[in-house]
Amino acid sequence: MSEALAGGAVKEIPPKSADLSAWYTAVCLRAQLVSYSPVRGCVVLRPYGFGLWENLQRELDGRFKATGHENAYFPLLIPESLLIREAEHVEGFAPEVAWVTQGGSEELTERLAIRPTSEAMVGTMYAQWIESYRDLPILINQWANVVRWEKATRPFLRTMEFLWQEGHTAHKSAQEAREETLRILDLYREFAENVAALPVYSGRKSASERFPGAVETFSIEALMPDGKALQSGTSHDLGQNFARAYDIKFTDADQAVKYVHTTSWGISWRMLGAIIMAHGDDRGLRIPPKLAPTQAVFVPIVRSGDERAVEVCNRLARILADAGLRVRVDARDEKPGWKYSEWDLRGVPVRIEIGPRDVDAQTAVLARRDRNKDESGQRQTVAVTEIEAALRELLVEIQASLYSQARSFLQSHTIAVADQNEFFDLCSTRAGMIDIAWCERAECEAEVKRQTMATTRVLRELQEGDVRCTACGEPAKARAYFAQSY
RNA sequence: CGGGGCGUAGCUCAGCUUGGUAGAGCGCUCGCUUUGGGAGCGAGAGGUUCGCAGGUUCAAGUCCUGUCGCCCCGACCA
Repeated sequence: MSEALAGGAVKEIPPKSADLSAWYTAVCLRAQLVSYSPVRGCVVLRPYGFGLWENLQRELDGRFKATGHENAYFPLLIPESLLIREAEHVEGFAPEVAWVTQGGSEELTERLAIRPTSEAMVGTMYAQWIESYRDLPILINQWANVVRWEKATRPFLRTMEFLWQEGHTAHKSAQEAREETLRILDLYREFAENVAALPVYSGRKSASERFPGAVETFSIEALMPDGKALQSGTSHDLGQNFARAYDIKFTDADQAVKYVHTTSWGISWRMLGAIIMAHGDDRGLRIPPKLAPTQAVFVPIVRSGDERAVEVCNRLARILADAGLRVRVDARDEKPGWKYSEWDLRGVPVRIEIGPRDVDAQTAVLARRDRNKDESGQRQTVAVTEIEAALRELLVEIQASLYSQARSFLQSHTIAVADQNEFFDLCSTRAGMIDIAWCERAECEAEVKRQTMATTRVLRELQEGDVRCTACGEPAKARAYFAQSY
């Protein structure tokens, strides 16, 4: 045990490098983000996990509002007759839809789908609300839960019921709808980088990766430590497909009656899974300060007969909380070292230690979670009068350092290749984001997947000198990142 | 939906091979000593009896059959 402590390891979780999957599950449970529930595939989001989600919500919601969107709420249950109107859409979701067939003791005449997503419901309502071009655009977001029947589930990454936001907009032109789709894609990218500290690739999805019913799907993709990509946000240009299916028409300024162009876009709590996996280390979570439910935890060090530190911590915590920082005091009757390990595991960015020596000297010790014990700069002593400034500076530094570590990983695991054998080899071994010139043919993508498990993540413009597809030799049409994915 | 694993104390598990009436560590409660990287000693509680249902047997946690649930790895999806 003392060896484990000397190495800074936390005994409750396995080393991240040894078994990412076991580490991930253990951290989600031990950090008290979630608990498994009596329902297969459904987790309980515990207060600490919900706090993380609330911070994500706050950041995203502010960005939606700033770009003119409003929140609304639509029903959880969707009549089958509505859901089946868009053929491709219903076909795509059919295997994952849960149905309500009975109310009380009576069989329903029409079964009700528990929403797997709300295009059908929103589209139906938009058809009622929209008459004129003056009603457009309509820009609505919904924070909601959805259910998709899944066979293999994991906390955050794939659960049967999950929390997300789904934006649904309607526009008078294809151009406007496309602009909206890309505006949100960029909003997601900016959020991922600046708030979640996750560098991502954003871009267009291939036809086979497209949302059922969409004209074009775009996504942001993060890279996990095991070399698998994680789709962390999607934005869909739905064209007029849903407008036709749900009869969403308007009279334009030229007096012609036209179908609207719609978009939809979403980020789910899966993003939390990406944050957990990308930033965590052998000691547990490392939560980016902007999302951390607790940004700094005070650990008072008391000796028998000298409990002054508790008072000092409480006083300082009140001052910091009044200044808008998210802090807490851990005055439980446990050893300080025990608390250090626990808050390391739970990923609190900064720990503030105050003991008798600090009380006498009017100082506090600030320890940063992004550096290891024994690493220079992990701890610093500051005067209590400087504590707010020092903490703010540290939080900014930690946010930046987590991003920079993740960016280094993404960059060093993004590999541009032009050789076919090398390409297949890198895909099979989960080397990261494999960047090639690609033909955009579905058959080619299917063959790569069959041989290597990897698929395209996002596409972008061809570069100078790209002539042939690296995977199959046919004429190249785009650059593509290939990777195995979650 | 295929492959594998596991269901015994709050948690991690031992006990099963060779049936004989339930254990360890951690955690929890109380007390004292401690407290700057997961403390020590002492006392105590905790299983409606081993996921559930049958079966074999004088006797089943242990053997047999079935069943349910969970976890992991793959096929499909955010």
